[in-house]
Amino acid sequence: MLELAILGLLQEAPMHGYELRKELTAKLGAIRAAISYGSLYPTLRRLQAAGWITEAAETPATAEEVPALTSRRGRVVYKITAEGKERFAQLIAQAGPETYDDTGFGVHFAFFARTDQATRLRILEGRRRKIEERREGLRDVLGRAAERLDAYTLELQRHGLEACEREVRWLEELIANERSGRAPTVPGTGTAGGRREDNSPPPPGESRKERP
Amino acid sequence: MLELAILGLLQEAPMHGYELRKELTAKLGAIRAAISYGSLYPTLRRLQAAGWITEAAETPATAEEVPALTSRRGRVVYKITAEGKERFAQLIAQAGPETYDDTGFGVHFAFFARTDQATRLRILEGRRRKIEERREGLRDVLGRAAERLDAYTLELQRHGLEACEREVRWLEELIANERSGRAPTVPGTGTAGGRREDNSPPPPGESRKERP
DNA sequence: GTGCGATGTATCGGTCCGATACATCGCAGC
DNA sequence: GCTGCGATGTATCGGACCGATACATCGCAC
Repeated sequence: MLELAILGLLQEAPMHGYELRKELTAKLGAIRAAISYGSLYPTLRRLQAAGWITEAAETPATAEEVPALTSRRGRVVYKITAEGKERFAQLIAQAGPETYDDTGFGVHFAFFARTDQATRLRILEGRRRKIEERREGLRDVLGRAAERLDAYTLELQRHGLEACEREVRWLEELIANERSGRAPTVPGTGTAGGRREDNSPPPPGESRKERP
Repeated sequence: MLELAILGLLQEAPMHGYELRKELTAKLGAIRAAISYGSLYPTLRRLQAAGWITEAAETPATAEEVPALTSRRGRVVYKITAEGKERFAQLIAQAGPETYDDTGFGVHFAFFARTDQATRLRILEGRRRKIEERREGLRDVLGRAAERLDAYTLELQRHGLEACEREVRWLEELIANERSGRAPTVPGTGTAGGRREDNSPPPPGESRKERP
C-alpha cells in the first residue's frame, strides 16, 4: 500500500522523505494517522532497488535565492522512473482483496484521479460489497448474540453498524455519480500511449448541501 | 492489544484458539475484520510463557455424551491464571497513547464492563481529544490546501471529516451518560480485594431511538 | 551566543497479517 | 458403505508497518 502511495505522489513531483511523509499525511489523513519513517525509508530503499524510483540531484529549484551558501546538507530527493510509472499504473488497475480493506481502499481512492473509470467503478463496488458483508455480520451479532454481550460491547457494535450503513450510502452515491457519465478520465495513465502529464480531476460528489 | 483482548476473553471462560478467534471476531467485529492465526497462536505462546495463561485439560464439559470414543484430538484449551487477571487489570487501567488509536480504543471499549468508571471517563475523553485533533487536521487541509488536491481526494477528506464529527458526538453522549451517575462498576476487577466473578454491565447509551 | 523547534535521514525490535500446510470430524449424496 | 467436502482445529513463515530512538543541521527568538 505504501509503495502505491509513494509512486503516486512522486508522479506529481520529486520529493525527499520528509516532504513525502507530509504529503502522504495530507492526502491520506482521512484514512491513517501518519505514516512512520520506520516504514517509509525502507520502502524507499526497496523501490529504488527495484528501479521504480531514483535519487535526483537537489535542483536549485525555481531560481529564487537560496544559493549554495552552505554545503546544502544531505537531502535525498527521489524521482519516479518510467518503469515506476508503469508499475504504478499496474498497481492502480489491479484489484486484489486488500484493495477493499480500509487502508487499501483509502489509498486507491486517493488516486482515483489517475484511475480509469471502469476501475474506479469496480473498486467502489468491491468496497461496497465488503462493507455490506461487515454490516451483515454486525446485524447478526446484534440480533442473535445480543444477550451474550454486555451493554458496552453492544453499543460498540451499534456504532460500527451505523458507520457501515453510512459508508454504504456514501458509496452508492459515488457509484451513481460515476455511472452517470460525468467523471472523465485523464489520458496518459495507461501503460503506454500519450505520455502527457496529467491534471484536471473529475468532480465526484457535488450533491452535498451543507458546507458551513 | 491482542494480549489485552485474549486476557479479557479468557476471563469469561476457558477456550481453545479457534473459539477464541470466533469470540474475538464477534466482540471486535466493529473494529477490525478478523484476527489472524498468525498473530493469535504466537501471542498465546507468549502469554503462556509469561504465566498469564495455562493449558487446561479438555474437560468432559456438561456431562453430555461425546465420550472419548476417539483419541479426542489435540485441542488445546487455555485458561487465565491469577497473575493473568492481575495483568489484565493493570493493562485495562493504564492508558498510553496507543489506547486512543482506532484499534486500541476499540479493544478498551469492548471491555468497559470490566473497567472502573474513572478509567472509562479518562479513556473516552482521551479518545475524544484525539479525534478532535484529527478533525482539525482535516478541516485545515480542506480549508487551506483545497486547491492543491483533486476532487476525489477532497471527497475522501470530507467523508473522513464527517466521520470524525459523528464520532465526537457519539463520545460526548457516552461521556455525559458516564458522568450522570449511571453506569455502576463491577467490583472485584481491581488488583486486590473482592474476587467475585463479575457480570452485570451497565447500560451506556439508551438514548438511541430508532431500532428497526 | 545560545538554546529550541522544525527539518531531515536512518535503524531496530516488535506486532500483526496473509498465505500456506496439515489433520480430523460430521454428514450429505451416491 | 464409502467418498468427498465444508467446518473445525493447530501451527509456521515471510513480510508490512509501527513506535522508539538516535543523530545532525537550520533559522530565529530571546
